[in-house]
Amino acid sequence: MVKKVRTRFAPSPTGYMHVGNLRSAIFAYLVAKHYDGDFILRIEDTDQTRQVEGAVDFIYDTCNLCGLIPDEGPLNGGNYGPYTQSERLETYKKYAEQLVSLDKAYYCFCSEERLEEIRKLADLNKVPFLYDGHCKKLTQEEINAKITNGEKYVIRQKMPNSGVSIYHDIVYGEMSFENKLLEDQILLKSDGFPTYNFANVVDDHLMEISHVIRGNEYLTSTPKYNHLYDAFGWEKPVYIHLPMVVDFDMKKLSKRHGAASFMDLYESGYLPEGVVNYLSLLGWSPETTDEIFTLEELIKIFNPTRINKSPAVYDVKKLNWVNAHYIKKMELNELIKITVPHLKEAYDLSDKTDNWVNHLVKIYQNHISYGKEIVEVTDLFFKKDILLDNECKEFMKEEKTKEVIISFSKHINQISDWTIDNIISAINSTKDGVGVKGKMLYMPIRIMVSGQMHGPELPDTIYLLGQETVINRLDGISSM
RNA sequence: GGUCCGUUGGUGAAGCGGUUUAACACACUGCCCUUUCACGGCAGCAUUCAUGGGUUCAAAUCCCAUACGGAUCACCA
Repeated sequence: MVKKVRTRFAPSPTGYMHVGNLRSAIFAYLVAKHYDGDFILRIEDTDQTRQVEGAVDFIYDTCNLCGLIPDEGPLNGGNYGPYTQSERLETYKKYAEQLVSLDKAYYCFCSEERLEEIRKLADLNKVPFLYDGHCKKLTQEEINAKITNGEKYVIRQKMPNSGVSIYHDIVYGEMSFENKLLEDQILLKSDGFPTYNFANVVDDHLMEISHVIRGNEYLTSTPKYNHLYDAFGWEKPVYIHLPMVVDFDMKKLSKRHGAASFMDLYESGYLPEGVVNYLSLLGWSPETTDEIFTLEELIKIFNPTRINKSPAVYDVKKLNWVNAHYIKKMELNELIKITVPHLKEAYDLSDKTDNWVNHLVKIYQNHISYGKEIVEVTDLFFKKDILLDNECKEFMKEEKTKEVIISFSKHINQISDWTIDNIISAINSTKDGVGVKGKMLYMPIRIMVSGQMHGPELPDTIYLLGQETVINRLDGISSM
């Protein structure tokens, strides 16, 4: 019988979801579902100094929005709970002590000050700092005495100091490390909490995680985890280390570089499908040349052996392109939901009807790549005066452009019933009157009315601008 | 500093020993469509895969150095 595939996403509850983290979640989800397995959500809150209120809900919200529904987790339960590490303290303590009785770990009473000293010494000699195993030599009596004395202690794992550790990673292949570089790592902190290093291994084993999917910053610490598995005699999981997500300057993605948080993207009117689709392409590529996928399609085609080793650059332009695909396919009323709030925030819409606003959104559907972008792109509808840039001014030097405007202005003035049809008629009358058509007809009007050479459908634009504004803007021709 | 990982065009990224005069996409340029704009379609855009050696009949693909970039060395995760 084949073991069931179980993967996990194990974030710290910081109340902030970086796209790099989300990408790990997506890959973990895809691996699980591709093999018809389970996707588990586990909260790694072993650092008490970094607790954030409501962070668990936040993580669930993000997963739900993206369609990464956990089969098990702190809110929806499961047979391997609890799924929050701070609720599993007894378990870690038990296993840490078991390791001590197995002589694979030991109590360490070294003070911060002593550690600081050897650290300084190591620095001075320019050698890497490694704990010196000072407390390994303590006798049982000494240990008992210190404990009854109430001295604070941690539990450290005994690491081999010779030989080589080798493991296989799906992405990076054969990895080998010298054991003498491994430190006697701390398993249980003096506050009774486990370290990530320990909790992670214990939980992955207890929760029967078959595939560990995480960032490649863990590549070098994986041998330590393997020694833990060996010490307990546990079966090791399959490792899939993901290439780092970096910025254009090859630096690790940071908040500052904008748009690195999923919620920021979401609030800016990016669609979760679009973001998930784009993120799935960060460090992974399908066998075909397609780039647009639904989650279901991704589940079908996702193959972890096609994950790349080199860092994946987070490219907002490409994200925009992917997201624009989804924007174009949206139902208008859905698009309205993610654009109008931004319009309301940026502009005074009190004198506009719902029809007007909806119409505006509609003509920009093919022009924006995320919801909030509608604000910058529609400012010509809300500002009083428009300024022509050099390209526009150059165009207006062409023959007959002024004639077109003067004629068009006249026809616009004569419209008594402001409809798109009548606006089209005015354009056609201008065409006949001046004797120009195509670009030489439309472009001068577009420029004078919108201040741009690019924009949505012209009759609609004029209609939404309103007769008075259009007449005023066309009048600007007299001063040119 | 030790250890580990990476390096293909303006950008992302396929390719993993011969079918490659290096896919595809973003961006850019040109054409077509559209009486304009956008969408869409088509075409152009690396004689070359960080550099230097080596292995081979054959290398972007394997090996070794060098350079550059990054990660990691915590009672953080």
